Amino acid sequence: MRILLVEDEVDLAKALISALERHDILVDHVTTLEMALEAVESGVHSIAVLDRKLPDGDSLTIIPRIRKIQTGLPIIVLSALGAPEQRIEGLETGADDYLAKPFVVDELVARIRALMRRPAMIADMAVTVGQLTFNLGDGSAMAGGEPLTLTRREVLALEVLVKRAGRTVARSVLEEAVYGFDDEIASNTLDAHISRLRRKIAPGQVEIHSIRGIGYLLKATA
Amino acid sequence: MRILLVEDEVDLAKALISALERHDILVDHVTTLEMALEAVESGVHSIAVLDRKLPDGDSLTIIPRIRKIQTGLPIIVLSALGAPEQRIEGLETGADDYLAKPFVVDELVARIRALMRRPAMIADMAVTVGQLTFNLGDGSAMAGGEPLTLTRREVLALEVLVKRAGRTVARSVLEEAVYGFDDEIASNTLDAHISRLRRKIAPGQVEIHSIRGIGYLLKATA
DNA sequence: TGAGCCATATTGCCGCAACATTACGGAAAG
DNA sequence: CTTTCCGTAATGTTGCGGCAATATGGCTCA
Repeated sequence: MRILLVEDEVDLAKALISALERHDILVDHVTTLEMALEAVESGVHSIAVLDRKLPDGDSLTIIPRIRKIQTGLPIIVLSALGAPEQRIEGLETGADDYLAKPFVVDELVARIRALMRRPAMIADMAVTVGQLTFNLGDGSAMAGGEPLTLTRREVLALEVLVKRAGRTVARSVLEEAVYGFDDEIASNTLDAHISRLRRKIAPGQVEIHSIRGIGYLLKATA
Repeated sequence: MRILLVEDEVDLAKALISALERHDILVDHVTTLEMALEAVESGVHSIAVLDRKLPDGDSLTIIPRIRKIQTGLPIIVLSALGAPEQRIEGLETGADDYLAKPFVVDELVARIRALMRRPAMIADMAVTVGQLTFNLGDGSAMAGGEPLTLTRREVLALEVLVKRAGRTVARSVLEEAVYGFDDEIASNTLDAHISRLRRKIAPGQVEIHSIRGIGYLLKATA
């Protein structure tokens, strides 16, 4: 589970991050709307948590743009404006939940959990490419009818590749998906993961091509 | 036996909790409708006891939503409004029992017991995985024809694993199931319980696999 | 066309964190 | 007082995943 936190108050952000990580939720933290849009582009987050008031504007204004980039991304808005009218305004703009400050950190965790469970309850959405099926709900995968045993990093990488199957995924995007934004990565660790992934999914009619100088591309073999 | 109590009057809640726990009933206590819905999502409760009047509304309004999340969950509504008309209104909305305040605590215990005994859909249903049979009604279990002697915590953990047999159960979900929502848990207590559970159910054709970094998975051996 | 370079592939190694198991002791129940 | 349960910690075990050494293959430029 990987979420995007958009919050300009440093202290609050730190508190949230430590609380969320204690619940095994990976957090990427940015402080402006602009950075938020870039982060959403990467397509690696399961939920976005937006502070409403940010240095470069009201976060409600970018919700439609976020939706355009990634349809169905659950969005939670945090705000000092807790009056019911504003609450409704937030929800109508497309947020999935609206949390008024001050709030108890554990409540945010609970809401995130609730939103995470939601899609799983409606339908376990799965994406199939060739003989490879990837379940976005729980990160499980099957190839040729056989379930695959994937490690955590492998799941993160495959998730992104599958979501953009048929299109090239930049190496930097994959690195961001598998590691945090912050974590610097030395050596060719990503290559190693791709290599292992290839071996595991190879039996199917799916291949991970490398696009020299750019990144990787997952597609069904012709 | 694990129930959800939704009650905003602290004193009454405390009294109920101590009475229920004396009867070996584990209680999770929340104070608002919103929190109640989140708690129901976890799917670990056998009965919900709702105070009708709560800070964020009339609890009757969320009964349909509870039913949508967990069909067949028995619901008892507590209320100061004891007139017959309102009583009927409560039952029509989907509550299974309607208790007027003031009431004797023992009566609530008796009603809970009654609802558990009820030949209800879920209450007496048993789930079998491999050679392991788990009775959701009373928490008893058998393996290979022999009844198992499980402790309270073991029952709570196994119940969740059995309900989601074949799918990975996050460590955090298990912790919520075995302990309360509030209780923080240090050290590796959950691991210890899993270990003891494994030993007890091992004779069967069922295994509890650990999914590194995620949680546990119960499934029949191939 | 061939040499050389650089991006990517593959594989083994090994540290370390997650998990397993067991023993112990306190606490509560009977 | 005895027994059972369960939280804790000590110790053992496993396997993920980062790193690097080596191999391979494609691109460029003479």
